[in-house]
Parts: sequence; structure tokens; C-alpha cells
Amino acid sequence: MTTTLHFKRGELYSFITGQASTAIARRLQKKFNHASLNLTIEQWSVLYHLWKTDGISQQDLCNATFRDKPSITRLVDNLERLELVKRVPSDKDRRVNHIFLTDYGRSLRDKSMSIAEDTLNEALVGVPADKIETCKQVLQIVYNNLK
Amino acid sequence: MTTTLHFKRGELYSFITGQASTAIARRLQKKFNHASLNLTIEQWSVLYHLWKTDGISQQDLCNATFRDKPSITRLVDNLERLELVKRVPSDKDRRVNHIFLTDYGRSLRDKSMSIAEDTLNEALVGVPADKIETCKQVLQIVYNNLK
DNA sequence: TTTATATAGTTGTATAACTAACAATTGCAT
DNA sequence: ATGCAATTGTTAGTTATACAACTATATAAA
Repeated sequence: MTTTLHFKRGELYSFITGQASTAIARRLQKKFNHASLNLTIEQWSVLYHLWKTDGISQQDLCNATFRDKPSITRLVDNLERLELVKRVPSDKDRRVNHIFLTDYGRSLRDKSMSIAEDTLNEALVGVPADKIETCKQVLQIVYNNLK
Repeated sequence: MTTTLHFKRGELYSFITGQASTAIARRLQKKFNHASLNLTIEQWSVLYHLWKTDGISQQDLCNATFRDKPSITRLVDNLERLELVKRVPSDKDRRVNHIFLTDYGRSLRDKSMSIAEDTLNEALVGVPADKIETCKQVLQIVYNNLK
């Protein structure tokens, strides 16, 4: 008897391709569009961290969103074009940009978070709370194992 | 007392962004590169279904991989350029392309599947088998709820 | 048979991701 | 003070995804 896991073929596909999270993201995007929220999920995920802590650096956003620097550069480019955020060069370290929400960016918080909660609740219909908890734990361990 | 779930803010982020599956896909891509397998994860996911059933149509691949038609058109374009698959027009229905593996495409199966299994086993280190089972069930329900 | 509708696949456009290479700035060690 | 390494952010090139519009073919209804 051993605890070594051998994943059976045929069971690994959906884990690797992340079908569940893809489905969640698509549903959320559809709801954003339907609500005339002109936002991609990726842009929303950046705003999400700024709503928690406004004025963090691009590198902070890289760490928080699990993205690399070029991805954040372009996301911030697009968010600036949409007038949702503004780059402000740091006084103390001239390599650093601080990213600040505009009033408009701040204004999208409640509506979009509410839509995100609705989406997750739709996704989890029929799933008992204790199983959700277990699932979250497993995904957290996976993330820690690999990050 | 009600069973209605209200997802707490702060808990939804990693679910929606699919951090765990992103981490798995990145690790797998790194392993492919390191093994000189010149394949993207998305290309691998198409080959995965052809290894199970060779000669299916592009529309079949759309359904199997949960992608839309333009995505499959371009993935097949790239797989053809890599000489991993070949489009063969159907005799019975001239709208349809059947996608067939080349010898080269067939040859990548065992190595890449073995790498994928290794990756998943690394991802799941420290997770008891019964929790993995619960997690798979939850993700399957989520997928069914939204697809 | 003609017309309408559905299906299979392609193309154009926008956004996003990864890699690699790069510029500018900072900080530290001599 | 000088020089080297580390950090922050940008740019270029390739691949992938979503949506909309399109072509060609097939199917079904009138």
C-alpha cells in the first residue's frame, strides 16, 4: 500500500485544460457584456487588486495576478486607454510606476463584484459547501506545489 | 437556515482566474520545452483527442476541446504547418474536413502523455486521493452548470 | 424546383499570454 | 568613485481566444 498517485489517463485532461475555470470566465465575460460593462476578465482581475490596494506598482500587480511583466504592461496600457487607471511615476524610485484608479475605475467595483459573485453562485449550484471547501483546499495546494 | 451559497468576497478570485490550472499548464509547457517537444499545451490538447479518435472533423474537435470554430481552424493550421496533422476533405459532405494524424503526430503521444502524468502528479503532491476525487466531482458539476 | 434555413469552415479584428531582448535606474562591492 | 548585478518596466514576435461577418455546402419546406 502506497500513497503515490498515478493519475489514470483520461482523467487528466480537464484538470490540465482548466475547463471549469474557462467556463466560469466565459460566463462572467458574457454577464459583463450583457451589463454593458466594457471590461475583459483580465482587466477586471487587475482592477480587483487595485480596489483592494490602490496605487501599487506594476511589479506588485504581476505578483498579485500571477502574470509576467509584459502582460501587465499591456493590461495597464489598455486600462489607461479606457481611462480606468493612471500610471504615476514614483518619486522615490524612478523605475517604478504606481497605478491609481480613476473615479471611473473606482465606480465599476460594486457592480462588477456583484456580477462575479452571481456567476460563482451559478457555477456552484448543487455543490455542498463542504465539497467546495475541499476543492478550494486542493486547488490551493496545487498552486503552492507549482508556483 | 438556508442552503443558498453566498460566496464571500476574497474567496472568488482564484476560482474565476483559474490560478491552479494556469499553474499546471505553465509547468507542463516548461516540461515540454525542456524535453524539446515543440508543442503548445493547446496543440497538445487537440492531439490528445486525435490520439483517442483519429480522423474526426474540426467541429468534433470544437466540441471535444471546448473551443470555437475559429480557434480550431487556427490550431489545425499550425498543427498542419508543424506536419503533425493533415486536413482531408470528406467524401460524403464537402463542407467537412477530417483531421488525421501524421506518423510524426502519432509518435509524440507516449512521451507527451507521460510528461503530462508526471506534471499532474507533481501538482497533487500532498493531496489525499479522496480529496482529489471530490475536487474532480466539483469541477465537473461546475462545468455542467455552465457549459 | 425554388427558397429558406442550418451547418462547416475561414477570415478579420481586438485582447491577451509567453519568450527574449532591451533601457533605465538602483544598489552594492570593491 | 567605478563597475557589476539586480530590479522595473517596455518592445518585438509568435501563438491563442472571442466575436462578427463571410463562403460554401447540405437539408428541408413551399
